[in-house]
Amino acid sequence: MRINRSSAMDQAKRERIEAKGWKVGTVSDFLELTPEEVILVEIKLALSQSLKERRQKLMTQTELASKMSSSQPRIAKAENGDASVSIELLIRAMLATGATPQEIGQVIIGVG
Amino acid sequence: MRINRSSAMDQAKRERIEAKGWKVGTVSDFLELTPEEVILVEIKLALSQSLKERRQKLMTQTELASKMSSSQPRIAKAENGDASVSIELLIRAMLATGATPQEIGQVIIGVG
DNA sequence: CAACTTTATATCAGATATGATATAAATACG
DNA sequence: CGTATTTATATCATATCTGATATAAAGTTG
Repeated sequence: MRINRSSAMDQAKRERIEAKGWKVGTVSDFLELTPEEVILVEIKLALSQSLKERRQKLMTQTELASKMSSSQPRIAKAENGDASVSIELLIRAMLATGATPQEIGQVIIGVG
Repeated sequence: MRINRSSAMDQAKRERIEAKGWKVGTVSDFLELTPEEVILVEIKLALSQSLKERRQKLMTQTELASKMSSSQPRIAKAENGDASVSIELLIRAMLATGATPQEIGQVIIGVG
């Protein structure tokens, strides 16, 4: 996938990525992210979204937090794609909702 | 997949997992890991191994480290499944070798 | 074998992610 | 409406992960 500043699709993607503090350094310009960094952020956002959908069907943020000895605010951040949340936590949360490696792998594949 | 202490497969898996400092707390007993924790470790080990295979075909640890502004020792740890390496770094390294989300997702699916 | 390249191990100061807590905002619902 | 539940935001001390450095060990090649 090529990064093209002017296309409508990339415009939307850029807005999604920049929404929650996803900036590199001080300047918030899409082109300051390498392609690899963009993919990494997209993976995080995809996991976030999938987590939110799964969790909402099953339990509250507080319940999930206690299942994985985390805190409700951290789950909120995870579901909102906050930049301070690691992939590790996202995957731990997915697993705590009962997600299998298959499902997690599919989410990542869906980024491509 | 069920965890069964006495089966030969789990014996082998346990040894793989415990090899590089993967212990919970002070006691190194397989059963102190929750099923979710086991899966998480397995995901890390699978990424480690895949990274090592990909990297070896393409470049040295030093080259990969410089590509992703990391260090050779950290790449060594990543490839050896050291417990101090985050999934985040493993995925960043995979991407730096040119891996796509498809390939990364497949590795995780392979854990199931 | 020796010189060279590559990988592994040890240490550490700084950066980043963490759970906890307080509380505000939003949502559900009687 | 008001009240209870759920989710979001802010702050913070601590734990974990990080790249850097030094150096040892292993592997390669002449």
